[in-house]
Amino acid sequence: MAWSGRVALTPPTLADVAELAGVSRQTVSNAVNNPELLRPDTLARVQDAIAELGYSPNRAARNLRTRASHLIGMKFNPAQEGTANAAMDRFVHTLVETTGENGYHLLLFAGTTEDPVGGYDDLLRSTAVDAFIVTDTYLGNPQVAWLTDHRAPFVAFGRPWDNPETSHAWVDVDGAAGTELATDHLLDKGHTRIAWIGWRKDSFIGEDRRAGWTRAMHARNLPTTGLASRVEDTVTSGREAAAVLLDEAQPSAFVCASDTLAMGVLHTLGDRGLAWGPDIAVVGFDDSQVAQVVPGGITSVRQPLEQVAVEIVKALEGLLTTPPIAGPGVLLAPTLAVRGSSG
Amino acid sequence: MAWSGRVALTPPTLADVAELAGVSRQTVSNAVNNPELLRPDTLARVQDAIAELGYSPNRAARNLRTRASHLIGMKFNPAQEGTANAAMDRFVHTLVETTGENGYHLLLFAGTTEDPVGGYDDLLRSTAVDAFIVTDTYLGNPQVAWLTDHRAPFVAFGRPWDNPETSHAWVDVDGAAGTELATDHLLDKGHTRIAWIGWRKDSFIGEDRRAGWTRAMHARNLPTTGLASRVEDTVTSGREAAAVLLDEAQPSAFVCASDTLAMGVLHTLGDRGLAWGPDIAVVGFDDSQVAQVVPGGITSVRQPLEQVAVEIVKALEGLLTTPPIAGPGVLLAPTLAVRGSSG
DNA sequence: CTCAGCCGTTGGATCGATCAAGAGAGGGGT
DNA sequence: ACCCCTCTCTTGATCGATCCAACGGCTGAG
Repeated sequence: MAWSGRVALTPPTLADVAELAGVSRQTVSNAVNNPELLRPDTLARVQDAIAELGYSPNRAARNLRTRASHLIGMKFNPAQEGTANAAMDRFVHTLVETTGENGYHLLLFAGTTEDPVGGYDDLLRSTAVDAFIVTDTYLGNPQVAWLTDHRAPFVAFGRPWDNPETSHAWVDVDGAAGTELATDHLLDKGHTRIAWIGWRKDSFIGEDRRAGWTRAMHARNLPTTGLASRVEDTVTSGREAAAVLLDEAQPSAFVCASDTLAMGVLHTLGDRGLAWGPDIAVVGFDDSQVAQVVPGGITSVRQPLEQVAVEIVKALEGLLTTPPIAGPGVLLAPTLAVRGSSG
Repeated sequence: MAWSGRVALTPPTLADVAELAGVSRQTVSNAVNNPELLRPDTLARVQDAIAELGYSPNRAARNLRTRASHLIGMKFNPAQEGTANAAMDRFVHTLVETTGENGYHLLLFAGTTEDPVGGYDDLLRSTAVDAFIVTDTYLGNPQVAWLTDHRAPFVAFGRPWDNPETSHAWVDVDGAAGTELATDHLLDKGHTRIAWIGWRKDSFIGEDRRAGWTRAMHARNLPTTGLASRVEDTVTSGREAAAVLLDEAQPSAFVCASDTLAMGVLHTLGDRGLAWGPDIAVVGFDDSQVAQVVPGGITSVRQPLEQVAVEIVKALEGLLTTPPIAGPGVLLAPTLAVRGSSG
């Protein structure tokens, strides 16, 4: 910090430290990167000089020489307005913390809809980032294939649904295990007619979550036919689906693919003067802020996003060491946050 | 992109382009940075070569030479669990987009509680970022003073409450105008006993928002005494404050400093079998996802976060040009998102 | 006393772009 | 014909850290 008080605004360089400590540049470099190569007294002298000048290696110079930026690129996808899905926040926070602990920083960039790989291409070609984290691995997303083609190191949050043979690193949450947890919770409470409100059939994630519900129901020999609905992920869709199901199938509980849909169910219950919890149980997915603050609270499946972030950084570390260690995918188990909406 | 198909994984350099185009390195550099210096036919020839090789300037090398990283650092502060405040998401998204359009990228870093300026210090000393965006400008935050001391360019989201004489660039939202808008909206609906639930007195932001409520009330010669409460920003605090106010002051409407507090009011109304909207009106602040999806919806003051982001980037551009153009602060007006909770 | 062996240290070259200065061609004025 | 100026492009040096090969001093064996 000493230098900041000076008039000149140029930070000290390695050469400045070397001069002050009475050693050569390489010795200072070793003191920073390979301290074990120095005699203890020399090391101490250099470290004193570093502290006195407030020296910190110039990133650009280091990046240029080592051909690594120590930056991880991630496309920032905002949550949609009018939904309850703001999981990104919790995830990004842990990601920032974890990458920071490992000497990396997170670089955010935006994507345009007409050119989904544009941002990736620029950053890769200008060697601005060492690797990417890909978060939107929905069906038909060309990014994973593009990155693989261009030999860009990356870790995906999400399984390679469409092609299980692809060998890239990934971390995901077992959605089916989550909904199974939710359904079992309701079954244990005595419910037998448990309805499902999920997403359209072309969503792999949606079908995965739905599978957890059917698995739990069938494990207790309970029927699922007529009890399921597949809609868009909006509050109004959830509301309408709940109304139809209540009329036609008389369920006593709902398991939903998202908190947004669960919120829709609450709307319908409110319309009909039914209390969520005592009258009809509802479970959502994502443990969003909405689930946490709504009167009574919504029981919801909570993804271990902190753990996901840690695993992603671990996988990145593996990829960026030489030679790259490509571990298999990692599948993490969610938990259930129980609140008033399930009794 | 051509190079990516090759065996060697090294991207083409400026020298490669120069050789292919039959010109010198400097000419290629000019073609990229100062095209007007070249004869049209030479420019075209160089651009063809650039396209053929898929050349993109190496960031590290450019950064080293120009002493600029084209990165903007921002500490990522996650929303608290159990609150409704997830404004960060919308803000960050526009920020990423806007910085990207201006040739910058956003670098996120984490802060530790015991060393609030640690992250800033590292990035600044290693010349990893050109400037900072500071978002948590609450009272007693040492970052602004520290950055000023160290002559680090930065723009703050938030006014310099504690010291109006400081001359750094800032962008803020006129919170008082927002609550005044909210209060006027309720007054126009015929309410006269409008209560305020806000934050503790040491919060400048909270006092600012409160001032909008008093201003609107006094403008119509309505009393405010006994109608205000100052609590922590949690749902339970809002709930308790609403209960006390209902018992002691019989308000017909509430204006709250946050959606979290508004949500607390809804809890109390639910407890007492009162309908929000028809019986008691409620207005929140932030237009969070919670306000948007709760049954009926919560009327809420919406901060123009997209506009804030744009203004911040504009201010950054001014700071980073030579000589720095330090414009005055920018104060933006919020809007009111009207929903069921206010009628 | 000499020499191999080892450790810590040294100067020089390097990464890839930009800055600074200069060279060569062409044009107009005197 | 001469000079000077402008326009266009080229050459060498530079940013700051790291890699590389070699060098000096010390120890211990012969």
